[in-house]
Amino acid sequence: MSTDTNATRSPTLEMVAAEAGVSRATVSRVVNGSPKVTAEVTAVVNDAIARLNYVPNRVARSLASRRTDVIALIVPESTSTVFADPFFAPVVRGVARALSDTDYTLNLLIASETRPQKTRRYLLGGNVDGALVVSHHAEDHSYVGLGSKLPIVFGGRPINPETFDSYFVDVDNVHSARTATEHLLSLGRRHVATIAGRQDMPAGIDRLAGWRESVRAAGLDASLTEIGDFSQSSGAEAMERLLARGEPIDAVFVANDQMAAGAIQLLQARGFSVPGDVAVVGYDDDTFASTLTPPLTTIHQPSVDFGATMAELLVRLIAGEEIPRRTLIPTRLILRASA
Amino acid sequence: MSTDTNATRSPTLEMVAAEAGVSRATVSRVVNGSPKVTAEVTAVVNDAIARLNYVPNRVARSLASRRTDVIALIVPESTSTVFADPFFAPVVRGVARALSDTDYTLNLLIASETRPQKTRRYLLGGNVDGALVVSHHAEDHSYVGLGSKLPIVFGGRPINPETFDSYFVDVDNVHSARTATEHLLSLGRRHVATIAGRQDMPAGIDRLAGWRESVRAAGLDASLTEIGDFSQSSGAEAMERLLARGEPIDAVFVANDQMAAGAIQLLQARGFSVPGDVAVVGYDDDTFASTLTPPLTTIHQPSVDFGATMAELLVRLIAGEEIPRRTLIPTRLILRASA
DNA sequence: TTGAAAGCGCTAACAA
DNA sequence: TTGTTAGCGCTTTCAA
Repeated sequence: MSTDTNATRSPTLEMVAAEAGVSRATVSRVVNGSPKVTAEVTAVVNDAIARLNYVPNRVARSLASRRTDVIALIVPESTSTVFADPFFAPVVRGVARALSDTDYTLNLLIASETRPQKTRRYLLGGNVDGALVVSHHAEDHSYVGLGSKLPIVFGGRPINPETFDSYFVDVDNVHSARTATEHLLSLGRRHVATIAGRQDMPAGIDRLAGWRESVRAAGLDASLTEIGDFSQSSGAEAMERLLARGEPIDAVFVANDQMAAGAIQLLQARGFSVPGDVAVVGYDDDTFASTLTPPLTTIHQPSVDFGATMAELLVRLIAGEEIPRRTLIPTRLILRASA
Repeated sequence: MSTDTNATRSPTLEMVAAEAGVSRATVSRVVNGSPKVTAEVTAVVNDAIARLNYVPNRVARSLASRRTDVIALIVPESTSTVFADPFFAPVVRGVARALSDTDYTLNLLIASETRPQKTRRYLLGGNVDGALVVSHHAEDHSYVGLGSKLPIVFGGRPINPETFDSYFVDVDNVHSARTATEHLLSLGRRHVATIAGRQDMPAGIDRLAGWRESVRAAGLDASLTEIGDFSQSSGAEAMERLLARGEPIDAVFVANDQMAAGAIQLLQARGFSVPGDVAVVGYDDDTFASTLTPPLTTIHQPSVDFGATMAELLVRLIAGEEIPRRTLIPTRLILRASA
């Protein structure tokens, strides 16, 4: 019927057994590299396998063994649209790299947001041994809760409290923001403002919190804050509002590079020199960061490591090991000319 | 053992049958939407399913039905590194979109090039109903031949003759190059050169062929050709060699935008105006094409359609329909200022 | 319309 | 070390 188009039915383990003159169990052992099979028998079986061009049926194997050797990496469709997202590709690369040393096969699932049940059923239907969920979104309602049915490691801190008992890997946004702010302070700046990101996303919240901690710890004014939406234009607008306050400002920590670019443009348009009058530190180390004028000092996130860490943790989780609920990936400050 | 960490065993179809007081066959029919089940029975079963929170085990279903409802999209690891590749993301999006209307689940497989057997066995092991293979590479040795065992649609013309009896979707490079060249001709240019791409890749070969056809058809000199490697610097170098020939040149068709950017830079550095002295048409419509000076006239490839077409064809192939071995996706010329 | 029963191809006790 | 024998959870004839 549906597969008319295609070739002859694949040889089964049973056929190999017949060809080799042994039992199916023995063939299974050879295929799975069991140590307790004579060298001769192994050779005979391997011969038969080669002759028949046998490839084990993984579906049958899964059903019997209750393992699949497959790990799913789930990307919400909206994220995949933002595929060009500079954060995403390296994460996938990290996952793929970490998994290539194991027997797991990687499955990148583009989760249709219009038909979430499809993905849910796929995950719960025994197709995978575990899942990795990455997203920038604040919450992923669809996957929250699945953690109790399937080993799952989330990438990015879920804002949703329900998810707090799940495993996640995240960049240490608070600490990174402190690093950035403290760098500004170490430059002797005493009027350090911040342009924060959306306050419904962990990245927005945490980076603001980090800035606040540092500024307060230095005994300075922690009211110089404006909120943007991570877009370049919102960065310019926030900078404008900051300036409009009429208070002195000699440094700004901006929650992402896009907004930092906007802020710098506005500062320069208003006649301020960067970093002369106002020093600026961004966040993300986007590809364009080094080409800005002046080149942007910013926080770099090791995205490949991020992906690799997620994968390693999941493998351990599947193996039944204890892993920390929360793993923070360190970042580093990239010093360029803007601060 | 390995899944100690995780929750209770999922309910089986058998448990649903018991709960609903019917046979397993009936439950199976309800789950699969068979028309010949009474409305009452259907209701009772659905109730039981809801109560038990039952999700069918797809592995078991696959084993019994010999279908998986999964389609794999295979990306060689090297391509995934080039994830940022502007061609790739939209193709994936197109595939995902086309599949979201169907019952198929998409599986993006990052194929480890160091362990090709892993992917091969996965595909042949009954995990998927069909596969899509995309790559820029000239040949994909690993998948050639699999087409006889599994429905496969390739993206991009395989250069390898073995693959000629497989199904593939490609951009009509020859025709696109003709369109570009004829545009130059229609502008009244009579000394139309070309900077071709690598001649070990279909895109390089076919775009050169298209240019040649058009130039010859117009009865003009088809010797004004230099080869680059698709990089910007190679474009500049090729342009320089073209100029060094000392023959008149008033237009150039360049096999991709990167090289076109290089060629334009060189032309301007040598005092030629573009398009005044030399008109230039590129290929790819890269994001930067519109920001060049002058904005680049180029060929746009509809990558989303490309992916969607691949997916639709595969679905039909799996369904046993006849599909063309070769499907060409049309492109369009984007007129900007360089020609 | 519903049920009984026989597998799908493999793994994993348990015996031998 | 090897073979025997139950299943894994579901679909699918075939009968009823």
